[in-house]
Amino acid sequence: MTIRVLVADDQEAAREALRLILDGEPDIDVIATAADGAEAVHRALLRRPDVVVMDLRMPGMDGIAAIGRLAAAESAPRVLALTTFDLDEYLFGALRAGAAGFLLKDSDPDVLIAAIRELHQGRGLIDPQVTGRLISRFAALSPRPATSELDLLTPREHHVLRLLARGLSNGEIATACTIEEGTVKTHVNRILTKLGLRTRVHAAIYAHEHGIVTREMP
Amino acid sequence: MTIRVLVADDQEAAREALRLILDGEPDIDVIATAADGAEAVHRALLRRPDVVVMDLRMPGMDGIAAIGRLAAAESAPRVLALTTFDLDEYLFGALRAGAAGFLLKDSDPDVLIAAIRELHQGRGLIDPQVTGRLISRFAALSPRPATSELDLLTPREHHVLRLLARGLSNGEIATACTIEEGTVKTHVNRILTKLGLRTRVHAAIYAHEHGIVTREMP
DNA sequence: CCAGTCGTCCACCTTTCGATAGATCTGCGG
DNA sequence: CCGCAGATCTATCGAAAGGTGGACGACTGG
Repeated sequence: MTIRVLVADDQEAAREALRLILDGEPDIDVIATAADGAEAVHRALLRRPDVVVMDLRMPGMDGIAAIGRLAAAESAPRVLALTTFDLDEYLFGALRAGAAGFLLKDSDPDVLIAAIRELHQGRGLIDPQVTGRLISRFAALSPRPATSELDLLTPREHHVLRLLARGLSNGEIATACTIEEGTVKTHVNRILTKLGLRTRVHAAIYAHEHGIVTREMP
Repeated sequence: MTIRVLVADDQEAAREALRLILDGEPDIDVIATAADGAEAVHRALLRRPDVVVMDLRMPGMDGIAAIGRLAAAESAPRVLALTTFDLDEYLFGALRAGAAGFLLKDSDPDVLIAAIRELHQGRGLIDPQVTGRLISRFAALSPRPATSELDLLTPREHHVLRLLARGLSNGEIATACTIEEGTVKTHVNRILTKLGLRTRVHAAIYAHEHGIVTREMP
């Protein structure tokens, strides 16, 4: 079973080079090409390739926007983002948009071919040259390991903080806990004191940055 | 210049196997081993290896906790997390704690060796088998593509929201903008109306979740 | 030109918040 | 048993925050 590939790159030469490399493989079939993002989306929806090799820097609708469109589609193809320029914005933007793989253009043809096979297997792939930055960014985005002054809070205070961080007023928290509003105020006060904060807004921000809040997925 | 490596694994056999594999390389030198997290941290601080190969599942202080300690240290070594069990918790936990690389134990010795060299070069490395999940999680964690009701806000309102989301009071915002507090209240009100929110706490949360806030690094 | 819209600004009044003081209640060691 | 510490609860009062109405200039299309 051959892997159906669509190649999107604004440069004629690059498209042909990619086609040559990929069509040399028995299990890979380049079924279409595109010269900009809009064309890539259009043809991908029409031809339903398994994998889209997408240059990120293209005129008109750029690669990242195109990836976003494709990712939103039904039976979305696996997208391999390809770029000459190693910019954070490209890397993170492409992954955020829904790319399954990211490669720099100076990679060997073998690597590119292997990457397409990986993607087709359902796996992801990141260029080793940029893996470090992805890891760093990931760590920075992730909630902290709960090693903080949060342990100073009593269970009640912790609960109140959670509700506060969802935007509930003191009165609403009181109702939710079946206690008086005055009591809630005390709890909020102790929370602020213990955490060294000034207002409930700070507390809400603190809670979110420490990953206390269970973000609901609608 | 040889790469100084510390191997941490609770199983004697695994430690010896790793030592054998790694000491076979001319540019790699296993300078110490450890049988649990605490020992790994202690010896790493003492011997200052370039790379720590850390099993994640260990008695006592586990690997992830140990990685956290090491990452907090000065001249922290690069940590390669190793695990038999491919659990999300291990992968994300290790990276969050500060690991520079993540490999499953069924990897070839060659891959392990190559990984250590990659880490020593300052790059990161993720086992291809789990790269896909890292990408998905990353995409889920990343702020949305800024396609929101935020565009409804005037420049002034946008600025006020930024300050509000840092925890400034109306009075402080007024001072910062050299306008009256009453004016700030109007802006806040319009922000709440436009974004469909109820209180400034909601606005602060909203701003953070949409990545408006430039988090300062002190 | 002028009516309408939009952004910015300010003041008044009500509700909510935040700081403070103190009342119960519970668990723990002497 | 007693005292003490900490958690939980309540009440009061000055300070913010939030809702509302309206003024003023700038820009826009008849």
